[in-house]
Amino acid sequence: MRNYYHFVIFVSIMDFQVTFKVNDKIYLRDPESTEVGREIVKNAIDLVYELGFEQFTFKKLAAEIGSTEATIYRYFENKHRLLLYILNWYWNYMEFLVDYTLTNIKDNKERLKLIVKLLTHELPESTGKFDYNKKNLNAIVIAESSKVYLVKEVSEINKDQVFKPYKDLCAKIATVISAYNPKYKYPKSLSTTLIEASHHQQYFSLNLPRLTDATPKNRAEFTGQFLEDLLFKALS
Amino acid sequence: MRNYYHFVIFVSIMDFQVTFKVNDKIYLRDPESTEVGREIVKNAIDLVYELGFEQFTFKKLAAEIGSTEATIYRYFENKHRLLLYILNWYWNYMEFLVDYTLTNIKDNKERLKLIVKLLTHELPESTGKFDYNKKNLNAIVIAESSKVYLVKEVSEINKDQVFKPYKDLCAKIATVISAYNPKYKYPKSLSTTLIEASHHQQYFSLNLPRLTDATPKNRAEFTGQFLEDLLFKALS
DNA sequence: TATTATTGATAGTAATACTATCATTTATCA
DNA sequence: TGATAAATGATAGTATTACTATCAATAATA
Repeated sequence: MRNYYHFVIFVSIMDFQVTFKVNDKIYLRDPESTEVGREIVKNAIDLVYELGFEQFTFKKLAAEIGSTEATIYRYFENKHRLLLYILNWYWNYMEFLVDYTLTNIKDNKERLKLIVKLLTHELPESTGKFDYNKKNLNAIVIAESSKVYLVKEVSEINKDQVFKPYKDLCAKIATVISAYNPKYKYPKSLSTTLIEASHHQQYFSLNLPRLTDATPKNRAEFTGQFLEDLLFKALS
Repeated sequence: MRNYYHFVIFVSIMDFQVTFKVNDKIYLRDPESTEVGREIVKNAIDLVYELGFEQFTFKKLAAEIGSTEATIYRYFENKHRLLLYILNWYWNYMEFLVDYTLTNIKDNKERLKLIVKLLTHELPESTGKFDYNKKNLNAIVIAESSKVYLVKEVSEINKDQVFKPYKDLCAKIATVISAYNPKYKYPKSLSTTLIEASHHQQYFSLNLPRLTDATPKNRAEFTGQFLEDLLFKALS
């Protein structure tokens, strides 16, 4: 029954028009402010999913939306910034989902279980036409997200606070961890380990299955169980 | 005293001439077989460290070793393969270190502790002139290793068994995990989580410290403690 | 010493990652 | 509504990257 209950929560989210203001240092022109801008982001998600970040170019994206490179460069300095934009959106959305899902849930164990579920399962798909493809977004988060910070210039770009949504999400989860077990010494490290391990385990189960105990079919469910087990034992 | 003991082990390793045969599908011409080849790999490690993998090019590497792009292309198809070569070497070396370090250690708890130490601390520096710079190699593993498998063509390149050393290392650690607690359900996932978390936590502590509970100064020691705590609680 | 393998030098190509210009279209607001 | 400004599309151009090809010079080997 609990599963069904969550599903209802997810469905109800779709009825909202959930939007986030992404840090304006990430873009040159706000892509939310125009039709072309929204098309850029929406199609970027699909194209990065299709091609992988390395093969993805602004030229190909321009062709996809029937525009030109020049137009896209007016919105984003380069493709790295565009990926950063997408992930900022995702981290904001995930933090919203955590907040929303934990509303009125008092029990800290239950709160942590819900967090693990959110981190390991696909984002709720919405019906709105101009919404992002959540399946593709989810795949991008799993396969490409670490590429936004595993770059030589990380300290430089970090100055613009572009990783704040990730840090906020991490801090939020760490807070629940500390509420559950105030004596636990590594709440933030455990929090990022949950997030990153969720990506890795799912990626491995899909692409390098000998690196996990999962099978590609049950990857989300398996990863959830593995992380829940790990989390509660760590906090015992 | 135990720390000193490990140090002695490391020193004694340096007296061996440890070499590994890396899967010959990774290179076009074996870089171990010639002086130029060895210079390519040695200088690649230093240059990837300096520039980051994205800014690293064969042209720059050629300039570094006083050679030309053409020569490097005769050894490696592209820079991705060269990085793969470096990581294969590292994974082989790490597996050797695990084997070597665990020799004659019967107690499974002690064995796991030694593994965590190996995964989180820098590789033993050697004195040989033609050896790789282990500090730089360590930094590359932390910052760049996931880029060898987080690519669209992962399934294609996986067919050449180029990830076998990583899988072998993972399997070896999983074996010790299972020996310590035969009932534990996720030995391989826990193994890769230890490896990947070691990289992430150290990277974060250096570059995005709010994502961990560590400080840049104690990163290896901190990461070791965090992972040891996590590991033994998971297996309790 | 002859043969072969390897390297260095040079050149060239297609694609990438941009920047610049300008005419046209679209939005704003007086 | 018409004038003004902003955004876009079309086109062109540059430096760099990621290669491939050719060939003479050098080094290794038999």
